[in-house]
Amino acid sequence: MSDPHQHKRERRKQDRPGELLEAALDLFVEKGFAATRAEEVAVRAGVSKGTLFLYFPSKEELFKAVVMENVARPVAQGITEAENFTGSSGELLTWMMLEWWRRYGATKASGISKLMMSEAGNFPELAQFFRSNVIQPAQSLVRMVLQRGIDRGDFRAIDVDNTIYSVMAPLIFLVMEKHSTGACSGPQPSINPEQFITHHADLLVRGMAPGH
Amino acid sequence: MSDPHQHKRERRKQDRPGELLEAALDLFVEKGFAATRAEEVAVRAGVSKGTLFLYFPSKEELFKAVVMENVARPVAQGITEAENFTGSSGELLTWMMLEWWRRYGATKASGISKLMMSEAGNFPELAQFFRSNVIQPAQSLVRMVLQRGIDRGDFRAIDVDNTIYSVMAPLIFLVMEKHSTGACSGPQPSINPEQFITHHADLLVRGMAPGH
Amino acid sequence: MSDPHQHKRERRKQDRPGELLEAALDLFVEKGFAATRAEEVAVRAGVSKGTLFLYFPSKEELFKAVVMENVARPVAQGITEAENFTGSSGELLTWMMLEWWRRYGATKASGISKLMMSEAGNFPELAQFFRSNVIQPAQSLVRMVLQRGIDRGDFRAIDVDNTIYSVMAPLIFLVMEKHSTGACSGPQPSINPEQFITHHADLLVRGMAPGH
Amino acid sequence: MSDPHQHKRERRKQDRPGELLEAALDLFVEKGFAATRAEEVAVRAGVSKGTLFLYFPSKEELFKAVVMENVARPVAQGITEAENFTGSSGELLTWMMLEWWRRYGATKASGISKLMMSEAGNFPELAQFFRSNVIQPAQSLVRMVLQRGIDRGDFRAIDVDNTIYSVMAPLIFLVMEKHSTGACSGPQPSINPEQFITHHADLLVRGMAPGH
DNA sequence: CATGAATGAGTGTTCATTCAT
DNA sequence: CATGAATGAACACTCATTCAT
Repeated sequence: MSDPHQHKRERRKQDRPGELLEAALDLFVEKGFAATRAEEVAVRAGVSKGTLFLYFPSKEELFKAVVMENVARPVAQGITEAENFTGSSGELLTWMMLEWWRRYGATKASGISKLMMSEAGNFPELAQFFRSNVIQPAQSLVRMVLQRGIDRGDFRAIDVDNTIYSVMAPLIFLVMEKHSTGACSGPQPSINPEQFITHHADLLVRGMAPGH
Repeated sequence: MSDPHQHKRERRKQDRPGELLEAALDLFVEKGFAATRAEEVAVRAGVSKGTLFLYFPSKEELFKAVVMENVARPVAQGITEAENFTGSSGELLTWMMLEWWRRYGATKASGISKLMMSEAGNFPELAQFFRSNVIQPAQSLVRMVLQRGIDRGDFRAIDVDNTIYSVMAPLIFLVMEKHSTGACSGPQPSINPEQFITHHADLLVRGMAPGH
Repeated sequence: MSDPHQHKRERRKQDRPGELLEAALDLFVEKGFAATRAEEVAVRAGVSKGTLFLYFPSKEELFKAVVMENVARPVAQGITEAENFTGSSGELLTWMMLEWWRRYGATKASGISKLMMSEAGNFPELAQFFRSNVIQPAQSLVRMVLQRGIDRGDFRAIDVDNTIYSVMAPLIFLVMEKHSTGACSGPQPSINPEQFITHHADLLVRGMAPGH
Repeated sequence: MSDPHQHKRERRKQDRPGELLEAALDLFVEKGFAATRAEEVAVRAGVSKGTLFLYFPSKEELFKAVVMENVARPVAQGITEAENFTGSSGELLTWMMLEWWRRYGATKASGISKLMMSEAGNFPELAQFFRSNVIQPAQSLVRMVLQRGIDRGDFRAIDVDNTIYSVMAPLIFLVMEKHSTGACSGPQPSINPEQFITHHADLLVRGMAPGH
């Protein structure tokens, strides 16, 4: 790190875990845990099968590392942006849901969430970690926005705890859809995610409107 | 049927499919489709591996039978009941969502839905089967209820297609919650599903209310 | 047997072994020993799987019985006919080869010979039996015809022992062809057996012609 | 090759395919294609089951490789040698038939041909492969020789297509004899293959002689 | 005698993991 | 450190054989 004269080879060595994690992320998201072969990960990372097991003692540990590495990242950003928002709470809610989809749901990274839900049963520690570091912060963010709406008089005094799920459920649903049945391109009319989010947010905002 | 003196062999034969289906449901829900071994199903049903294949020609067909028995059946039932409902469409919608949860979502069988979302990518034929026999009928049912609301003047002329997902997403969400992260019993305050459904239905019905 | 009043049921019982052997012959010829399933034989014979094992203690014993039953039959006939033949020995040879093909080679029964050659390694006793009861009598017949030709001056004093094989080999070849690769209907130009036999016999007769 | 210090691992790796092919040839010939278990081949070659599939993607491909190595190769060789032959066509035919027997028919490898005739019906793809890579080239070779004889005036203008079978049938017959009924060593007077071939070739050449 | 439900050993193939080089 | 050859447990499915009825 502090020596600028280190060999290129050595620099590569330090990057190995990162390259492996990246390759593993791609493949786990694309094919699931069981269907991803260890050798495939190694090949995509440009190393041999043996090397993979040099850095990660087993496929399970590799999976855990992938989730740990990718799961915490995109949480905090949304919070500060929401705090600086200066419009109606309905607009904020709609904007937030759409942005979440654009920045996260629509990207490869959302595959991690799908992965977590799919494999939670087999990796309870991960599930716990995911809950603490992703789900609960996200819930806090939504709670903040709903409370802002109530405080500003944009919303009725709705049941905040349950409404949080009314906000999050469709987003989770879209992610699952995108990464599971939605993947099977068939002739069925697929959802248009942004349109659906807009529609759902509108329904919620109307449903939370004060004055009834 | 009317002969109490039927042979023990025959009595068992008639029971086999049911016993196998039950064992298969348990194991598929517990471990997923791919990770459930055919022999394990047989053993849990108290028979040998060969016997399983005497009644179901393949693991995939066994799974389909489990789906038909446990998932498609409740949907079909819901349809006839919805057709005979005589109240406001808001009441119907709420009742339907709650009933779906009580009869299906809250039961072991809902694990099949979770499983399908997790493994759909790796078993396209099963995914297609599930889509045809479960998802599409369910969507039709919801569409019917929403259209009824519009026709009766209970609802605005809302965008039916997207609203279908606003109705289904929270139910899917509850199922995922129950079978993945929610399965890790921690000290976290869990959702109360019936309360949430009631709340969400109320939000939707208000959001769809005519006259605005 | 001596009681004409026996029940139809009982008469059937006595026929069972024969019916099973017939069904087994068909299937063994059609699909080979390994690929023929015991149940299929039973079904074709109109009985249950269990019944088959009541009459034959194993699939191997069934096979042996099939061969024993069918193998000895069509040998003796040719001999008497050859003895009464009143033409040139070349005509006799050609006629005999063609008749053998028409009466035996072209029929289902020739499948037995193919079967024997294919499975001889697994059933040495059968192979020995086949050799004694089929091959050697047939060789004697051919020897007789060749000797007649030499005695009458129709043929040179050829090496009879080896010429026997020159006569039989193409017939065996046709049987193998018919029951193995020939079975795979492809676009390849197949042999016309009678034409080939006529041609081969002509070559042999010319090759054995005296006076060179 | 030129480096005597290559690793033991690598040296073994290069030898693996050959060792496996040899083991496979032995077992296929001894027990047939279907009855030979993949693991048995591996064990006889001194490796584990998994290793076999490292070198050959399936049992069928292993078999095809055995065919190419042991059966197709001699045929190809014969073609070039026949092209360079400078004697009468009768001598060429006799020489070719004898050489075929010495180099192939008399060896273990000829068991492959016997095996193919026995199992062709159950493995159509293998049969097709054998037909394309062995039978048709062999027929072409014989056709070439016969045509050469006609062109040079060594033979009459015989029916080439049928004569091909007159040439090949006794060779096939010898192979079947060697690997089936002939395998059961009994006191019976066996054929002397080379003597028979010489005799048969002589008969054919005489039968094809021009001028009658 | 006859049935057919039940059995379980057997087989080709995959893949996470190890370890000699 | 890195490699990749080798391993062997695992798994869905088949079918000859048994035996309770």
